[in-house]
Amino acid sequence: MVTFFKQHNYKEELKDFGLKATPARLAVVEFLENAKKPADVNSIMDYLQQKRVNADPATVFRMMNDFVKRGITKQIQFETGKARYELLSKGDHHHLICENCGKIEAVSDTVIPQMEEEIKKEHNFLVKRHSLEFFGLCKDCSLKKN
Amino acid sequence: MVTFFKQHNYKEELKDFGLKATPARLAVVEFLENAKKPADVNSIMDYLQQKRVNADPATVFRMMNDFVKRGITKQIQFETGKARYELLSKGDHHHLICENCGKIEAVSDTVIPQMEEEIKKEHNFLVKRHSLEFFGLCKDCSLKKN
DNA sequence: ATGGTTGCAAACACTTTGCACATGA
DNA sequence: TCATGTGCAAAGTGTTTGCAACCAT
Repeated sequence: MVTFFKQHNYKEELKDFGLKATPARLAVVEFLENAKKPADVNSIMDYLQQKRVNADPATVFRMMNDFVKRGITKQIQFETGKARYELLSKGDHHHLICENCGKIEAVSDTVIPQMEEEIKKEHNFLVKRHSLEFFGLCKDCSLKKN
Repeated sequence: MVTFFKQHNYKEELKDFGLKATPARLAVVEFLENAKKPADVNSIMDYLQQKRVNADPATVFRMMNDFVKRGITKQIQFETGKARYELLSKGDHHHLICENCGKIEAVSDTVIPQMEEEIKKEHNFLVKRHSLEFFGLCKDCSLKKN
């Protein structure tokens, strides 16, 4: 299995997906690669601006839809009414979202695969993807709250 | 522990939550009680119309925010940009969402509580709520797709 | 050269908000 | 009666789309 977007030859990797290596796409992939948490379009726009790569929100939305369709990124929702994106190459893990300070940690996936097995057996339902997020209070905030 | 909205004395139960029993609220609670899957505001509006209970979308949105805040319902997201609501009294379970026909099944929660224990131990993160949904192909659709 | 990509503006869908009026307890 | 709830209209946010111009290959 190939791990994409790990060797920083983004240009080649985009081409492997049949995508032209435009400045905006290169910058977005780089941003996602270094992002510590799933990014929304707003944060992507900010990064592009900071990098002096100009791109329209419409372009970014189109790009992200494209990336999701091609399996470059996955879409995640923490809050309602806003999509976040994460590189699929970052592997399968879930998020701990602190409702107080907004910090996001990752937890590795331990039990979901076997749960999906059970679902196949008991429901004849073929799971293709899942979403699992935990909301609550991070270490620091749960101390403060007492 | 009390199970709310199970004995169909919605009026009393709303009052227990400190809410006035208005026609719209009574109808919405009744709808959610009988709903087989988490309802979006659109489907609620349809039901109200059919029941000849007139209510503005703004009212329903306000109502649902209120219900969530008071722990009557929880908010769920399947698709982006649209919230769905389910009575909390329906218990903890997750959903199997067929990406082909849209059918939604429920699966009981088996492993998440212990996962939350581990998270507390290993990350010092206090989980207050979680979201877990599975997307894929239901029995019928996975047969058709072959 | 040409098809994939983009910017722009407009349109959409969902949701929230302010305010005056209405209604349940 | 009076706080709570509601309708209406307007505004806010995130996202999509049509189309002409543009640019990577």
